[in-house]
Order: sequence, then structure tokens, then C-alpha cells
Amino acid sequence: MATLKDLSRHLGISVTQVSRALNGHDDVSEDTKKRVRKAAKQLNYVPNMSARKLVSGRSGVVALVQRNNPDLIENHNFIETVTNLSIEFSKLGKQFVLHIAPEDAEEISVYQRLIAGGALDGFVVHEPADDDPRVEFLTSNDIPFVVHGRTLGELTYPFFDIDNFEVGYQLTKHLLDLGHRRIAFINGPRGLTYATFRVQGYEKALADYGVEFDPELVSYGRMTEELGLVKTIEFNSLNGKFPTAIVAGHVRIAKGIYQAAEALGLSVPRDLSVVAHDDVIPKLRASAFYPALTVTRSGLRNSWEPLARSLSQLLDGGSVEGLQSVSSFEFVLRASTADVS
Amino acid sequence: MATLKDLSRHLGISVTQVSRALNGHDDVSEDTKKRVRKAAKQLNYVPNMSARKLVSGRSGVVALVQRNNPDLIENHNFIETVTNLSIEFSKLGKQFVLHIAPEDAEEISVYQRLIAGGALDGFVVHEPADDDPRVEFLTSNDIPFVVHGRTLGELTYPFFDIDNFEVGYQLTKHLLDLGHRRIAFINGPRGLTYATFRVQGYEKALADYGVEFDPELVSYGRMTEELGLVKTIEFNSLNGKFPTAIVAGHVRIAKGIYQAAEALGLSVPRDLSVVAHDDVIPKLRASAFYPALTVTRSGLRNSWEPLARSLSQLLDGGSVEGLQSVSSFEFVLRASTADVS
DNA sequence: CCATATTACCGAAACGTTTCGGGAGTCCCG
DNA sequence: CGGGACTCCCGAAACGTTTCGGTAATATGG
Repeated sequence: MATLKDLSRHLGISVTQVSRALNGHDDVSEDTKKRVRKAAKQLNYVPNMSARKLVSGRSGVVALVQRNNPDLIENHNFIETVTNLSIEFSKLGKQFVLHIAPEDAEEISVYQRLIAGGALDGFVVHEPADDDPRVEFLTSNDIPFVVHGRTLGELTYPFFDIDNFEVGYQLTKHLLDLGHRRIAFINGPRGLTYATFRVQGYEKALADYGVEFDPELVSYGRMTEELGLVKTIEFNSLNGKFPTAIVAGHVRIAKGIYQAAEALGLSVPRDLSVVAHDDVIPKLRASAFYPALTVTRSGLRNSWEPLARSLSQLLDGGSVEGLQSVSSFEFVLRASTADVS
Repeated sequence: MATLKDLSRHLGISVTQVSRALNGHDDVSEDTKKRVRKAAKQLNYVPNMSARKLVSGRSGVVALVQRNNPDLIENHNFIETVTNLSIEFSKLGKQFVLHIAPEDAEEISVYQRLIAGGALDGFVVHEPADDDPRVEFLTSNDIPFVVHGRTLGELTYPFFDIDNFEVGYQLTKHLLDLGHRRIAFINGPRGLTYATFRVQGYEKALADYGVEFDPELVSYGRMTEELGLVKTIEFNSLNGKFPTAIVAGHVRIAKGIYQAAEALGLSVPRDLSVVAHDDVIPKLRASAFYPALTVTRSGLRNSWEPLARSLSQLLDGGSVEGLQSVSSFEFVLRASTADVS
């Protein structure tokens, strides 16, 4: 592999000038720059990141650390996130890299090793919890990172999120407006911020309409078809108290609810109204449900570019100002809800 | 972050001795080693990989490069491979890292950048093609790598594979023994080595039984449920020539075949016998099919550990000898095949 | 007691890059 | 023609680690 020294020898100019030429500094003549670039291409020069990192403290590599878990393989959102972030970062000239931590690993020490190892510039934090130890660690150690979502605490870091309180509120309000009063909520995993915000929106809507909150009607879990199916069946065993409507945290959960309804001989929306939040993932279209599913819609795909750009700017010395955004969603009315009968 | 120099100062011994103590060289007294290790822990010392890599040429990081494609997100095998390799390498004290290349990227240049960048020691090559440009590039540039599967050419590198020729042969032979003569084959993607080997086994079995090979009966594609469904329906439009049995390259394909059979009003195994190869992935059990699926079985999960170990040994200066293995599979007879009626 | 091993240590160089401080040569203006 | 400004260039140091060669001090054997 060719080094700067090789180029320097080959061109008869100093290593300094070669370096500066390649990095576009302005005290190098246009002519020299051209010659250097040509020689670099010709000798197949690629800068050595380790050396660069050593002196400049920057490697151009960012990572997402994910602790392994049994559902990871089926977590389509996760895979989607990884592939798309990778692509976005590569557009920005940065390397994005995924590191899977063993299930039993202490996550913090993984971050520590990676950062001290010196191969990484920053992190993307995925699926943050209400009070996330990772953002705490990264903040207090002054390590650049960006969060997909946000935490409940002070927001001193860049993040990209949607208004999940409002998602919970709108979905619930829609059902309340139709006259429903026994409204269940099958949420994402307990403790994750988006799930927390959504249930808060749900509670607020109930309160606004004078409906008493019933803890038996809200449940948490990984957002799978199975969860929707199982929890709906469980609601059925609440004798006499089966809900007339269900809010689902994800289209996939709604899929399970539809299945359960069929198994229980209930018709959607006549016997049971269903609404959900829709991340717009390619292979699961809410509009293709039968009956078509009413949702709040906010494309996950709109978040990759801002996330990558934010971290990139942060690494280039930018301030957190303007790198925090809560984007909006739309309410899409379809055929899965009806007046309470 | 503490450096060797910090430790050196703190302990009153030279940087050299600190380094050698930490790396377990034998010209350091036991006592000093102990003191150094203690101080290292206390000062929270983590070696700087960039610096280490720069001088020693080794970073302890290996990668899998995957070109993005539309099916990637649904490719469970891929995710399974990534997570498990990550875990195995971490057991061996190496970092495993995933790099997704943009769909239109020239894959070779991605490898080149990564390797010259100096952050990586070696690669895992996944889903090799018959004549794979990646192994060609890596071989000719003397970059350590290990292949999951193998190529058709000269096998000068470490790999871990199963005998896919025999898989194709056994599955087909089983059907031939039952009297079937019109046997279709829904294979993996054309050009991937395992698919090539399997179709060769299939052809050999047909030849051994004096059955003429009919190109219309073999088709290729990404191993999804959809492929099984679509191709089976297509076979149906081959008027009068619908097969009495189908060999599927993957349990997931078989799933689609079952669906198609139901749609076409055919009963498995009475009207249509089905066999498949089973990688034993957790969420798709061939034994839970109805009727239970006859398969050749060889757990993908048995390949992670050998793959990681091989690359690790190769990096530690080992030779390719003994790092090539073709592991066996079992034939599991279940209820999805019957005598031709 | 001398020669030779053995043990425990150290200084300096090297890896490939960036950057700091400086230094020639040329040009223009008064 | 003297002096400042500008343009283009260079040597040397630094980043944190490993390793080569060497050196004292102590132990061993005849």
C-alpha cells in the first residue's frame, strides 16, 4: 500500500505538501494539487485511518451498538435502521458500522472499549429508554452521539423523534369521538420512551373525555404480530369488559389484533375498532389491510438522513443547536373504525 | 483517557516495561506485571487501537461487507449470520463489524478502502458466487479472509461449507426412489455456489435414474416464501407437465409451495411430494409443517464457531491447513413425501 | 574469583499522518 | 530601489504503541 512518503518521493515534493494537497489546503498551488491527486490515483493511495486518527483524533467511523436479544433477528425496524443509516453515512463520507454486543455484556463497557480503542468518532443510540444509561454515559464522557428518539431527561444532545405523546392522544381521541369508552392500548416495550409518551397521550385523551383509566386495558411488549394476537385474546378473558376499540403501537400489532378478532368471531370495525401507528415499512402496508387500517403515519425512512447529518455536523464541531427535531405525523382515516354500536 | 506514558509516570518505570507487562512478555518480573495490571485497571487504561495497529499492523477487528439489496431486510439468514458471528468473534477477543455497502457501490473498492484504511485485519465472505470477485481480490492481495461456503475455483482459502452437491443428490434420489419422474427444483439464486452444487446433485440423481433433465422444471431466486408460491403456480401453467414432486432449496420456499398447493387444491403428499433443505433457523421449524416436512438438515448455527475460529487462527499466523471443512448433514424423513400415485 | 548466564529493565526508532512555525522567491507600490 | 504582502513550499514534532538492541545487576559454575 502506498503511503504519503511514497507519493512524496515519486513527485519530488515534501510529505507536508502532499498531505496538504490531498486535504485541499489553500497554500498549495492548483498545479501541484492536480499532480498530487493524479499520482495518488495512479499509485492507488488510500490514507491510513489509524495514522490519521492517531494524530487528528478523528477516524470517520461511527457505530451503532446493539445488545443482542432473542427478538433481534425478527426486528425488521432494526435491520431497516442499520442498512439505511449505513447508506446515509456513506453518502456523507463516513463509515457506519454495527457492533452487536453479547446479550449478557455490560453495554457501557462496550462503548468504553470502542471509544478508547480510538477507532470510533461517535455513536447512534437506538430505541432509547426513559432514563437511558447509554446517553448518560456518553454525555458525561463528552462522546459525540445522536439519538433516534429521545429520553425523558434533559435534552442536551442531538436527536430525531416524532411527537409520540400526540400519536397516543390523536389515536385515542379519534376513538373517543366515535363514542368508544372501553379503549385498550397494546403498546411497545415498557420503559422505552416512545411507549411512555404514547401511553401518556392515551391517558390524557381519556382524561379529557372524562373516561377513567383502567390499567387492565393497557399492555406492553415487543411489537410483533404475536403480541397483538395474544393480548387481544387476553382482553377477552376480562369477563364482560372486552374493549370496543384497541389502539396498537405498531401496524404489526394491529395485524395480530385482526387475527384475534377473526378467531373470536368479531368483525372489524363492527364489533371492534382498531387504530395503530404506522412507521411505513415497505412490506407491511396499512392500506392493504382488510379492512384498511386507520393510522397515524410518520415514515421511519424520513429519519435516516437527518440522523446521519446531525451526527456528522456534531463531529465536524457543530453545536447541538438546531440538531434536535421532533417531526410531525399525519392522521390517515381508513376503514377500521366505526361508531360504537 | 490514560496512555502508557501515564502509567509509566505513575509507576515510575519505563513505557517499554509497561507495554511488555501488559502484553505478558516474559522479561518482566511477576511482581511488576501485577503492579502494572493493577494500575491499568485503576487508571482505566484501554489500549489505543489506532496506535497499536499503526505499529503492529493488527487491529483485532474483522468485518463482513454486505452489498445492500432490496431483500436484505427480509433475509433472516443474513441477520442470523451477523449477530452470531459477532458473538463468536467477541468470545475470541476480536471485534466483528458489519459494513453495508450502497447498492450501487463497486464492492471491491469498498474492501480496498477498508483494508488500506488500516482499521481491519480480515474479512468474512458471505454467500460466495461460483466465481466470486471478492475472493479473487482478497486472495491476490494477500488479505486474510474466511468464506462461509466456497467458490468453484481453487480452494486456497479457509472455508466452512456443507456438501451441497450431496444435498441436491439425496433429496432428488429420495423422490426418485418413491417413483417420481417429474421432479421440479426451486433453487436459491443463480450463480451462488451452493445453488450451483445443489442443481448439479439434482441433475446427477436424475441421470443415475435415467430421467431426462428438463430445464423448465428448475428455477432460481431469493429463497423466500413468495418464490415457492409463485414458481409452483408457474409450474401449473406448464400444461400437462405439472411435477409430482418438488425439491426446495430452503424450508421457507417449501412454505410457499404448501400455500400454492392449497390454492391449487392439491394435497401434500398425495398429489405433490415436497422436500427441502433445512438450515434449522429457530422460527421456521420443518417439523411443525403440516404435513411435517422431509428435509436434509444441517444447522447453520454450527458454522459460526468454526468460521470465527478459522479467521482468528489465520490472523494469528496460522496456515490454511486444517481450516477448510465440509461438514455433513442428516436426512430426516417426515410426512411430506409419498409414492407417486 | 573470573567468566558466563540469567533476569529485569530502559532508550530510541518506527508506523503514517497532520500541523506548527518558518522561509524562500516573486510582485506591487510608493 | 526598499519593503511589505502574497504564494508556495519545507523540516520537525507529535499522536500512542511495539520492538530492537543494549545494559546493568545478580546468579551460576568451574
